[in-house]
Amino acid sequence: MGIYKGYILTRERIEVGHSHRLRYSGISDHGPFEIIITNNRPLFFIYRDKNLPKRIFHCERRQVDLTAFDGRPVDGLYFKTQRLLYKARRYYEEQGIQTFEADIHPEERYLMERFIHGGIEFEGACHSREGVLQFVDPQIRKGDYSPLFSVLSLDIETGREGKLYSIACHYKSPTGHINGVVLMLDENAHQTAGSLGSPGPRGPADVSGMRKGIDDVLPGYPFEILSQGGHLYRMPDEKALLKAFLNVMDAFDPDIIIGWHVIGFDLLFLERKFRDCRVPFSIGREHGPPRIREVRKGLFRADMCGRIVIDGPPALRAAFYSFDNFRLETVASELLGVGKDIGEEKDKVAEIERRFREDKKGLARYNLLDCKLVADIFEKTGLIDLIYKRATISGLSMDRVGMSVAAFDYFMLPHIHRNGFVAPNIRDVVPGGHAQGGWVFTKEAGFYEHVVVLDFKSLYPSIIRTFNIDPLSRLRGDRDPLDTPMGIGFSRSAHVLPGYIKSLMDKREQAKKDNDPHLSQAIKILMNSFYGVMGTAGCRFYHRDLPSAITGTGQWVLKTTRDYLEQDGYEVIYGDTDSVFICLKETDLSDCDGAAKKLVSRTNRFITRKILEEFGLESRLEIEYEKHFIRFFLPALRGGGSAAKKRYAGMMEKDGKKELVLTGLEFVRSDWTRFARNFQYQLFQRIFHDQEVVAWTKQVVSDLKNHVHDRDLVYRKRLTKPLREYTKVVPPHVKAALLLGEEGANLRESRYVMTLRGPIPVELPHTDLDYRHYVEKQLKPIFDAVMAFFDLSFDEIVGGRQLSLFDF
DNA sequence: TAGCTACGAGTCTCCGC
DNA sequence: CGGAGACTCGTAG
Repeated sequence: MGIYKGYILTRERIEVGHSHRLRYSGISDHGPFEIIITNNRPLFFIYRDKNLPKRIFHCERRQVDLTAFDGRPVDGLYFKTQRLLYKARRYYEEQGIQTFEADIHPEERYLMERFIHGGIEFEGACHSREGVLQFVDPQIRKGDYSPLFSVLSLDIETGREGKLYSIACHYKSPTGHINGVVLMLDENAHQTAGSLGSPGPRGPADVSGMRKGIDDVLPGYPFEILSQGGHLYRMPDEKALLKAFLNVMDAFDPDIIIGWHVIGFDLLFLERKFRDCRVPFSIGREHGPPRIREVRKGLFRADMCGRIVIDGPPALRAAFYSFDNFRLETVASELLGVGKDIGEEKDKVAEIERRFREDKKGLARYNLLDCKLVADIFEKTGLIDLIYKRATISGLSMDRVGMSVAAFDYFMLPHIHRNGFVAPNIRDVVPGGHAQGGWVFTKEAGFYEHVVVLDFKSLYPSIIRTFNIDPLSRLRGDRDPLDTPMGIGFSRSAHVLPGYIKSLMDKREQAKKDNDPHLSQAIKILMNSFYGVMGTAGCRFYHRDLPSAITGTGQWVLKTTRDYLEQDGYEVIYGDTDSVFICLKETDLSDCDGAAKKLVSRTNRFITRKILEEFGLESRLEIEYEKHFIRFFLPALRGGGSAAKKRYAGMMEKDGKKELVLTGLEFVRSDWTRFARNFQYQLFQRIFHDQEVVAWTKQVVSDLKNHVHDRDLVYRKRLTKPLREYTKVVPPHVKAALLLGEEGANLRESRYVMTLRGPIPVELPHTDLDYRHYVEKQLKPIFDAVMAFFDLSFDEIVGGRQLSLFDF
């Protein structure tokens, strides 16, 4: 007995026959736990004035003090099981009877209504089963608990005809103890320790609640020690291998499983292999199987009791990491500066086959190294901490942190209930028309000096706070009404999101002070998702006025700011959504930073006064001094005429060093060749440093023709759909991919060069590179975009096609 | 088990000449 | 052959 503190890893509902249970599984200060809730009943709502047909699915219809968004009162319908709820929902749908919140999962609702974000305190009778503490209907409330996770990095090697060669596990205990295990198929191995039994009971937790390090995961079974560390166990057949794997899982008992395409490949393969070998795939904490499915094309999820599975590539993407590609070797070499044992240059499949035949220890080393690379990548990037912080901030479980709509529900539903409303089902949301977005403006294209950039800090969240924009405030727009600049009405007093954003902003400030970048990032991601979520019909709280009020106010703020600065005598040459680019005045140049800072405080004072005077509201907007470009360039549109938007170049000084910033231009575009991107970077470097350009450009053209840049002439472009679906037009990257036949069919990206025969995939011979193409299509446009402002044209300086100064 | 809009550029295809 | 418009992709915020 006593009070336990813990963290919920997984949430499930268990339905057997007529029984409905919720199960929360996680880790506590006394080891792994499992909480079963038996007194929960799934529910949804219907209009009170609705008479139900005589078919009855629910066990109770109860009057509640809530209304739908239209103000009509509703009743709660309670069900014995979720299965009956689904039946009722489907039946009522056929009958045209509207339901509310029928798509909220009870295991989520139970937690969100208690404001539980993973961390809990609980007390009640418990008994221990196989090392897991079990509680039935304990007292449970939100709590603070900082879990330490045990992490297992998993990787398998497979051979021809779907054979499982080996399984490698790199395990890190909560205290940092590391184990490595490789289970290898070896038909010559003797199973000297006798057949492995079913997984035994877990060892008892030690006094501190930390599970012990494991030195020998298969007791009594012979192993070899690998040179890099780790144990190699040889198994005589696949079935023995799989059983051994269950023993390993049981011994390590990881909280989190990580890997590289670990769900879509490794777990899926294992699932099939376990089935074929007639061994239960019982890797969950309760010895049940995982549920694996493809939620979107190429995006997989694996759910099991008590363990979270996190796949490396999507987790990195979600944390805004970007790489050339997401192959393990690429990411590892970029982040860790190391490569794989079997490099890219070798035929990977053949080498694995060879090692399996001739060098099983070598294969084991390779297998375990991949696990370690993945573990090191997670370690280095702090991915697990970031995901954990995102989970605790949003309330979602760690494998759902990217789901913005779900995160919004998690906050909003309990609050909207406490304010008297029930929400619609997502499928009942009616899409609105097209909404406007941010405002972008430019002035003259060309070169400038001493341009300072000011931008509004978290503009949209600040607008939500200032003008009380949220679903509740819209519904209660008649209570202490206010109007946004665009005339959309909200309430001064009835709102919940602004307060939430304030608390998030305060937490973020504290996180920055505490040197907790992951928490800070987690909060930023969540805050920035609110606008997008309220603007999609995929969210039950969607209403077209919500995003419109936010972006409309954003446009008003930016225009008002620009007008103020211009009245102050400044030239504002560019702006995008939340930023203004200002040319400093002659008199500012003796102290640019000082002038910018004064500008910032004047502008902030002005905006604050304006919002108070016009709307009677306290402004939460804050403009900041972002940077100072010593020299700056706005390109013209390619077609000529005015300046382009979302494209600029500038030179700024940072810690005494000059730094080139290129935004939106070819340099940052992955679909331009490296050759062109290098050229553009150096061109701006030269321009901003007043260096020679013409002779250098001629040299580049000459070098190009002399094969100096041959390796940098590859185009890369994504294939966003299957090749045969490019029916309307066939762009070059598709043409190239089509030349690969079967091989090209599964490509997600096309890499090709331009030859005299047209686009050719890099995989095929391409000695006839079309240099004229690269000059005309990659060099010339980049050169002209800048040099036109010096009255130079590319054709003049290199002679052009007709004069053929350079003979192609 | 769906965050958003704004924007530019290149290439292809069609259409009229 | 040239222009218009559709299509496709990648990017800024």
